[in-house]
Amino acid sequence: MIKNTALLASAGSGKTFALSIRYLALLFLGENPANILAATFTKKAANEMRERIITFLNHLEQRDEIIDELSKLTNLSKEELLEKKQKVFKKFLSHSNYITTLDSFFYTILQSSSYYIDINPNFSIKENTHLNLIEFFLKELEKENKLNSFVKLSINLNKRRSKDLLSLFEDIYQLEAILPKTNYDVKNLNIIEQKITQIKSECQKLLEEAKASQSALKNCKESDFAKFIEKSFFAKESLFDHNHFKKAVQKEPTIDEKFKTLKQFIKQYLKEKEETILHYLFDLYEIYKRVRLSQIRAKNELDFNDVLYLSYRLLYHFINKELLHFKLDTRFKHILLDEFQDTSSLQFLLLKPILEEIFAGYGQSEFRSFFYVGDTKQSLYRFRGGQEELFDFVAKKYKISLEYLENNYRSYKKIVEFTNNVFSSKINGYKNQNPIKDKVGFVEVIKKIPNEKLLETLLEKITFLQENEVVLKDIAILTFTNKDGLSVQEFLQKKGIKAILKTSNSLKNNPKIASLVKVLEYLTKKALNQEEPLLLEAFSQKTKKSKEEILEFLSTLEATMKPFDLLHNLIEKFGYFENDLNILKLLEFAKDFDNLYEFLDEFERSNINLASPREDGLIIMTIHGSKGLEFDYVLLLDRLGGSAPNSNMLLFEYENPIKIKQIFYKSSKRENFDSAYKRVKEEEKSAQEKDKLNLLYVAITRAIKGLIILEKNKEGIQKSEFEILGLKSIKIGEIEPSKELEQIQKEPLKVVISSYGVQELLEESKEKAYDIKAVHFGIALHFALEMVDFFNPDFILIQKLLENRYHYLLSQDEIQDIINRVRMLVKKSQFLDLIQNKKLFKEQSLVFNERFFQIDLMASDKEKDIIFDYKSSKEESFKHQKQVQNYMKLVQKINQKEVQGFLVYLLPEKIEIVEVK
DNA sequence: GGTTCCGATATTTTT
DNA sequence: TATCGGAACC
Repeated sequence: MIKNTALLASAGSGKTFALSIRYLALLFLGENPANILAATFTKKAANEMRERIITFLNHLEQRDEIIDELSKLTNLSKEELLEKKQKVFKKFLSHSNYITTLDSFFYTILQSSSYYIDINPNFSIKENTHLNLIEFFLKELEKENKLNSFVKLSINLNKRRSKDLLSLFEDIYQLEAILPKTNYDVKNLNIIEQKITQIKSECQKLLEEAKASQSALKNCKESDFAKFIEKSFFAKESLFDHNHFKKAVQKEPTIDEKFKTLKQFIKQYLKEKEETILHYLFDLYEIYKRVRLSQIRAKNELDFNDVLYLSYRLLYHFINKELLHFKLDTRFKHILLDEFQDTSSLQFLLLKPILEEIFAGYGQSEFRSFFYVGDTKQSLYRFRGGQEELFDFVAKKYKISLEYLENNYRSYKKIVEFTNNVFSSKINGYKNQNPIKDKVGFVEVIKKIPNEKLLETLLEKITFLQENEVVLKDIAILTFTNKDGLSVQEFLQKKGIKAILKTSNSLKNNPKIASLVKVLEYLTKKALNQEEPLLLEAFSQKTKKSKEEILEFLSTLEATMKPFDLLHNLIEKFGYFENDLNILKLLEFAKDFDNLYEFLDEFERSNINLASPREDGLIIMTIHGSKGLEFDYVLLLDRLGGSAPNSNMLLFEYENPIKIKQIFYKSSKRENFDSAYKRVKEEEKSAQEKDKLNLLYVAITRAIKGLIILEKNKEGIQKSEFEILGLKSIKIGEIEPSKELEQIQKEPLKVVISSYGVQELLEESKEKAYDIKAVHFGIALHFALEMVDFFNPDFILIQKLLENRYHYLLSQDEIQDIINRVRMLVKKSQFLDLIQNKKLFKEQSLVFNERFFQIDLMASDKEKDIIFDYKSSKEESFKHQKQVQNYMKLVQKINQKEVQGFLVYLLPEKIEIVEVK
């Protein structure tokens, strides 16, 4: 039976399986995929879910466990299920589905109705879109005569600069929906400041009279008001407990009374200061928001936070549920949510209207349901607003029953036992997992490794695994930071070990690239007569050339030259290329710019993925990145450096996960005076500790066959991340050798890097953000071609499918245009002859050397494969040819047959079919 | 010997 | 900004 369920699923307990089965069950009960929202956290997870649903359906006969589960949920017998299978499959494929990420779901919502809030639906998503906001913000302040407020706020913020102020606004921007609607007044702090100074000097006088100790006197002598408040003797409730004051207070007890009054006044002072700051902050925030919105409209660029913020405005102030349904052309009857522990308050609020409609109809005649899955032990995204508290809150609020998955289908015995041992006493409410696999597995913990030996020990362990016949591609190294990952990769490369770094860092954060771009930045500064030699430092180190030498060469270059040429010259001169694909990517990006300043600005805001190498090797990634993945052997490397402090300026007290009760302004040592503040601060701290444990839990549970933990011996600030676990040195179990690889000759693609004009190495589709309309058109055209039966086309059906899916993205004319082009294609005899009597594969996906390829159409028979690639225009036709050539090489390598390739140009007036040689 | 003070020393995670 | 280790102090 399908009922509303919150499923707590520990690592490796089959979460995705449960989610996919639930989805399938709904399909078998006759639900339309367009009425089911299944939202995951990453694109990868969404794809995986879609794939699973298809494979499960495809192999239903052979998979009894799936049939059993489906029977339980649907009350259908095996026979009934098998009988319905074809129908369900067809329905799933012919309707649009909402298996998607939360972010892209909100993106869709916003795009569908953005006109209501005066946003152009062609907006693009970028990073750092608000980099230059401070300039516009200050200008607006000047215009509004608010610079005064700005100065007052800046003075009150302890020693902070205006740059930090923007991040403060950003925090508020993200939380606006759940903040309390409090009015804050400006207080005259002078009055209370004077009062404090007065009591302070009275204390001082009394202490002198009582002949107090040197250090006691020193405390009251501090003349700097801010420093005085931070004095640590305020940590004491009473001065009778203070070593340095004891004697004096026993002699003169009124000192202690004064001390207590002083603390009360300071408490009030900090409170008033907080209120003053919050007053100015919210006053200016209104302007910040206005400027931010006008920038969004001017550039038509949004970042992730903007999408959430604007979606919220849209849903709560501009459109109602009915309109939303109309715009999305669906009414959700079922919601399935993945990784619910990482959902943020705002994300939840965005789902809430849809959810409440489900609950409004629940129990009535119409069939509706809500299902969410997650694991509060694996919540890692508090820093980004993730609220694991939502898990229980939502269950309670909507009276949803909790269920647990306790079996571990992933890891071998020793690993599951180790995880249970380590965490059962550390995480509240930890339930031991039962290992299902009966193989032994391997766990080793190495402790007290000196920092400088960490990488070497890592290498030893890799060698150790290799000696035990584990191949590199079965090993993953998990690190705490992207930077650590980079260090590991560089180290291993020097030692001749192939390592693939999966990093969330974009091109601009790659040290080698960044050092090169800094040289260009230097040129712009120089052109403005602001020489900043520091910008050359990194490049000088990387190239091992002196600054003088670099400067000498730079004098031959001008900031007015094209960015591409500048880069080209630098790379040539200093031999910087070294077959680095990332350099190619940079050049590729640079070649579209004529102006250096524009290039630097756009590059800073770019988010270009690093090139992924084609070879096999061990994988290096951060623990955050590894979430949801699994690896045969995991090497868990301690943090190479120290960890960063938490620098938030505000502290929030939650009434519940979707409502903030109170905002505190953080100031140093305030906990000495204010017990409410102290409590909230401690809660925050323990939440952070929990996050650290969660991170370790995620890391350790990634391992299938073996786990090796490398713990360092550093004390103090650079102490080991594993310290909270209190691990013991162990080495237990056994290592299972890697299976013989059924390797199809996995030779990397041979693409000659003759000079770096080569584009075939780079990603094929470089979508231009501003041409989003064309992108939608292209996608819809491909969809139509995927759906059409070439020999028996049903254009009414195609039109319906297109309208259903793309009506809010494309106009009626454009849909007609698409249908017209498809109509011309199915009449084209040249095309029909080519595919006649062949087996057709549409949208064939190939994964090769870590890269994903999608072939529009492949027609095969025994002798040969024919590849077709659809294009809607002839722009960049050279690039298209290269792309098809690549596909041909690939398919030839895999199928070992003759291959032909064609570009099919579906132009507005005619079809052109060009053979690619 | 225990407490308190203060300067040195680190510097993230991402859809 | 947070934390630690060692100096300074009673």
